[in-house]
Formats: sequence, structure tokens, C-alpha cells
Amino acid sequence: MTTIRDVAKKAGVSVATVSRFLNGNGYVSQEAATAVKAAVEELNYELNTVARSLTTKKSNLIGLILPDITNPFFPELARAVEDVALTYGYTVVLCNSDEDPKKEKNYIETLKKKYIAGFIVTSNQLDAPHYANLKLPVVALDRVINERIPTVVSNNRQGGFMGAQALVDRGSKNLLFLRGPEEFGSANDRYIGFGEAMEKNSVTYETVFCPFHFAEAEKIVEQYLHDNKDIDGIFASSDVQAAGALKAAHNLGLAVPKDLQIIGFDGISMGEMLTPALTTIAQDIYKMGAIAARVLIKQIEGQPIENFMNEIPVNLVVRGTTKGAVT
Amino acid sequence: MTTIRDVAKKAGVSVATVSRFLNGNGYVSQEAATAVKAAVEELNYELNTVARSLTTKKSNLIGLILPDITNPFFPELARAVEDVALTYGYTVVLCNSDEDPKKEKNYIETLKKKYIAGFIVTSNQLDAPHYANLKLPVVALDRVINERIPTVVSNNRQGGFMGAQALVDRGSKNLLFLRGPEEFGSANDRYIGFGEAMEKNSVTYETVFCPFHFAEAEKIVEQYLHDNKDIDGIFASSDVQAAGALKAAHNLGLAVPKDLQIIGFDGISMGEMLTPALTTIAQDIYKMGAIAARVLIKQIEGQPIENFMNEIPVNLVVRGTTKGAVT
DNA sequence: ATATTATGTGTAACCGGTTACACATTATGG
DNA sequence: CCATAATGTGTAACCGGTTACACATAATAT
Repeated sequence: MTTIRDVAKKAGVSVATVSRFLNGNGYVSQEAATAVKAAVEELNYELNTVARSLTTKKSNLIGLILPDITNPFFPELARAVEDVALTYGYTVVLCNSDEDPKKEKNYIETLKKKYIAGFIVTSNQLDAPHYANLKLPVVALDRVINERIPTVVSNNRQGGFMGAQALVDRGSKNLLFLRGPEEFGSANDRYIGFGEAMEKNSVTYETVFCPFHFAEAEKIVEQYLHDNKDIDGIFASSDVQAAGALKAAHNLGLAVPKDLQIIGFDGISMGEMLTPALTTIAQDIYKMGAIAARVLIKQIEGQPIENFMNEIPVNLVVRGTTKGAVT
Repeated sequence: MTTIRDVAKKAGVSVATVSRFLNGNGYVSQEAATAVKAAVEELNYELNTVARSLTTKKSNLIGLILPDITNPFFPELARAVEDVALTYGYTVVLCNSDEDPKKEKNYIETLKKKYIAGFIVTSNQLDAPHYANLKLPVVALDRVINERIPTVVSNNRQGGFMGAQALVDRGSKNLLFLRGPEEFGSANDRYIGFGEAMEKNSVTYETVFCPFHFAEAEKIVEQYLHDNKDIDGIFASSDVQAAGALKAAHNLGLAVPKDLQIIGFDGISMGEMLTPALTTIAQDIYKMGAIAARVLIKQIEGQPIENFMNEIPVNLVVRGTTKGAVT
């Protein structure tokens, strides 16, 4: 392996000059620069990032902490983060936290020892102590913590409103809202948006808590529909819930969208594979991940960040589980 | 940050002794050991892995190279790799290659500079030159390269046989096999297994190439079914293809499983969300990832590896797209 | 013409570990 | 009882970068 000293010798300068040239700081004469450049090329020199990390106490690693990559919402997020990290020369470490504070803490400790440059975190634990005295750049993704941490989220409130309104516009009179877990801020915002739409319209509605889990959702909805035959529109807080609802409708022999319309939330690719294909409030998941990564890297590199709150617009994707709008 | 020198001073020994104690090699007296242990605890010393890497030219990073985490087969694999890596003290770097040799090469170069401990690779490029002179532990996952590289794959041939046989057992007489991309070894093995089943049974069948892509599969199958009304059983090489086939059947008003039975391959969770739920040859995806990680770590740690070829059994998961077996 | 500032460069210490080697002591063998 | 092997420990070099500091020279100011 060629080292900076080999390059220095070949170029006839000192290691300090080589280092200065490589990092573009300090003074380097034109002559020295060309000599070093030539030597670097000739020797095929590549900088050893481990050695650099040891002195600078920095690395080009970024940690992506998310609950579970297996949850269909996260792969696309991870993909986006990785894509932009790559273009900026960063490497992504994947951390499945299961929302477990112990696991998160463990990851953070381990990675701090590697001089990790920063974290992108999707976790409800973000206000936990192990983040408080973490003196490292952090971006909150899909979760709002406080105004001091840069945040990237969908416009969930608006999405909640849009989904509810879309159901009403399409003639649903008795809505069921599948509300997500209470500890999950984004789900609450969707609920708020839903509520706002309800205030503007004279329809009856009911809200039921439901985990983001297919089989559970299926069970809950099937029971609910069995007891409440008048429901003609379901707005789910996630596509997985919506898939469960659709399944429940099939189980009960309800025609979708004729008897019952369903709208999901997320826009994951599974939605289009269902029959009928799922109408949904689609988040721009890739964009969320991409922006999160870019904001984190800006922080890492000491650039000013314009917006601490990045709210990504959502949009209604109309597919088969809803009827044409009543105009 | 407390260093090994602080510990040495506190324990009244030399840094060499501390290092020996920490790494459990060389001679360390009982006395010295207890003194060091006490000092470590008192000072809350934690070893700096970056510094260690610099001298040892080793790290506890492992690279997971896969085509695209967005493909529903991979998240579970990644999850498994990460889980076992974590328990053995390794950290996973996620690399989406898009099967692009340039990207793979780039990752490999970057990570080698970080003294990465090894790679788990899911790629058709594995016989490419950048892997050939990679003097690092590697495990091939879901792809067979050669008998010198430890490999973890499903028993695809057997799965191909089982799926075809299951269709025949349930009364299908005219089969359509959706064959996966030719450059993809596992898909070919499934095809071979399918062929073996065909030899044992007197049914007619046809094979059509089809990418692992929902919308494409839907289009191809819809066209095919339109032209060949007698098809009463489809065996797809992946669940995503199968979902497309199911959609096509719906589009054409075919009753599944009454008129047309469908079996997929993979066992991803999306399958159970479909209506009817997808019968499939399920791979034990988690197990594949877990074994790959364990085999890699064994290699890294210089332990003997018993099996270079780990073939994970698949199993038939009967759900709604097939009828009860004809007995 | 001299003081000051900007530019350019090299030496050597440092980051925090590992380990070769030299040396000392104790145990074992013949 | 002495040769040899096993056990135990410390010093200092090394891994491959970065950078404080000292020093030299060229440019600009006064």
C-alpha cells in the first residue's frame, strides 16, 4: 500500500505539503501541487480513511436507524438515503432498532467509537437521553421531535384531510377511520387532518385504533364491519392496514368500491398489486429519504441548513378501491 | 477519552500488558489481569476500534451487497444478516448495486480502504474480476458462483418440482410456467425442477420468460391467457410475478382458483395480503440471511466452515390461489 | 528602506491502538 | 545441578494520516 510518505518522497516535498494538497487547505504552490498530483497518479495512491479518522475523529459513515427494514415503508427510504450518501462519498450503516431504546443506544455507542459522522433516525425514542447528549448531526425522519433537530416528514395532516375528503367526494357517507398507534406522531397528524375534513362535511364517522399490521387490521375491520353494516368508506392510516381492510371486505362479501370504498396511506408498491388496486395517499418516500440524507450531509459538512422542517407533500393516487368522484 | 495508556498507568503495568489482556493473547499473569480489569472498569475504558483497525488492518464491518433493497425479497435477508452480525459484534454496511459492476467495484474499493472484514454478496457479477482478486472472506447468497466460495441458496430445483407437482396434484392439466431471467441461476434451477416434475406427469405445459416485475408479468400473462384459454394452472418463479398473474386473471374475469390455480415462489409477506391469498413455494429468507452471516463470520474469524454449499429447504405454503389436493 | 503581511514548506508530535524484541524469572528435564 | 523451555513484562517502533509550529521568502504597506 502506498502511503502519503511515498507520495511525498516521489514528489520531492514533505508529507505536510501532500496532506495540504489532498485536503485543499493551507498554502500549496502551483509547482508543488502539480508534482504531488503527478506522484499520486503515478503511484496510484489512495488515501487511507481509517488513518485519517484516527486523527480527525471523523469518518464518512452515516448511521440509518430505523425500526425494521422489513416494514415495507422503509426499504425505499433506505434506498434513497444510500443513493445520495453514495454520491456525496458517504457510506450507510443499517441499524434495525425495533424501537428498542437499548438497541438504539447500543448502536449509537458502537458507531460513535467509529467516529460516525451523523445519524438519520426514524424512531419514537428520539427524545430519549441517549440522543440528548449525542453531540453529532442528526436528522429526524418521519418523526417530529423538536425544532432544534432538522426534520423530514410528509405533510401528514394534509394527507389525512385529503384522504377523508376524497372519500366524501366519492359519495361515502359513513366513514371508518383506522387510526395508527398513538405514540406515533405522524399517525396522529393524519388523524388530525381527518378530523378537520370531518368538520367541513356532514358525514358520520367513527375512529378505531389499529396497529400497522395486516392480520390485525383484517381482524379488527372484519369485526367492525360485521357489527356496523352501514360503513361505506374506510380511510386507513397505512397501506398495510388498508390491505387488511380490503381483505376483510372480501371475507364479508362486500363489493369494493361499490359497497365500500377504501383509501390507504403510504403509497408502497404492494398497493397496486392488490385487487382492486389500492387508492392511497402516497408519500414521496424516496424524496423523504433523499432530503434527509442531504440535510444530514449539509450539517456534517458545516453548511447552513435553510429549513429545519421539511414537509414533503403527499398526493392522492386514485386506483381501484374508490369510485369516480361525484361531481 | 480514556486510552490504553491511561489504563496501563492506573493498573501499574505497560500498555503491552493491557493490550494482551484485552485481546486474550500472549502471557498475562493473574495479578496483572485483575489489576487491568479493575482499571478498565474504574476508568470506563472502551477500546477505540479505529485505532485498532489501523494497525491490524481489520475491522468489524461487513458489507452486504444486494441488487436493490426495494425488491421485497431483500429486506428480510438484510434484516437477518444484520441481526446475526449484531450478536457477533459486527456492523453491516448496506450496498445497493443494481447489478451494476461499476457500482459494485466502487463499493468494494471504498470498503476495502476501511479494512472491511468481508462481504455477503447477492449478485450475478460475482465471477467478475473485482471479486477474483478480492482477498477477503465472501459468501454468495441466493446465487451459486463456484465451489470455492461458500454459498447459501434455497433448494430451488426442489422448489420448482414441488410447485409444479402441487399444481398437478390439485388437478391442473395445462400449465404455464413463468420463467425468470435467464442470467439468474436460481431461476434456472426452478425451471429445471419444474421440468423434472413435467417429466413425471402427463400434463401439457408451456414456458414463458417473464421479468420479476409486477406490471410486466401482468401484461405478459394477460396476453398469454387471452390467447390460450385452456391454461388452468400457473407456476410463477417469483411472488411478484404471481401477483401479476393473479391480477391478469382478475382482469380477464377468471375465477382463481376454480378456473385457474396460481402458485408463486418466494414467500414474501405481500403474498398473504392478496385476494385470494397466494399459494407459494416459500423460501426461508431469514434463515438464508442468518446462515450467510454466520458462515461469513466464521470465515472472518478463521474457524473451519463445514459446508461450502448450504441449501436451505423450501416449503409449500398453501393458501387461496390453489384448490384442495385431489386425493 | 523597513515593517508587516501573505505565501509556502518541512519537522516532528500526535491520534490510540498492536506487537517484535529484549530481558527477567520460574518451571521442567536429563 | 545446569540447560532449556515456559511464563511474564516493558520499551519502542509502527500503522498512515493530520497539523502545530518554526522558519523562509515574496509581496505589500508605510
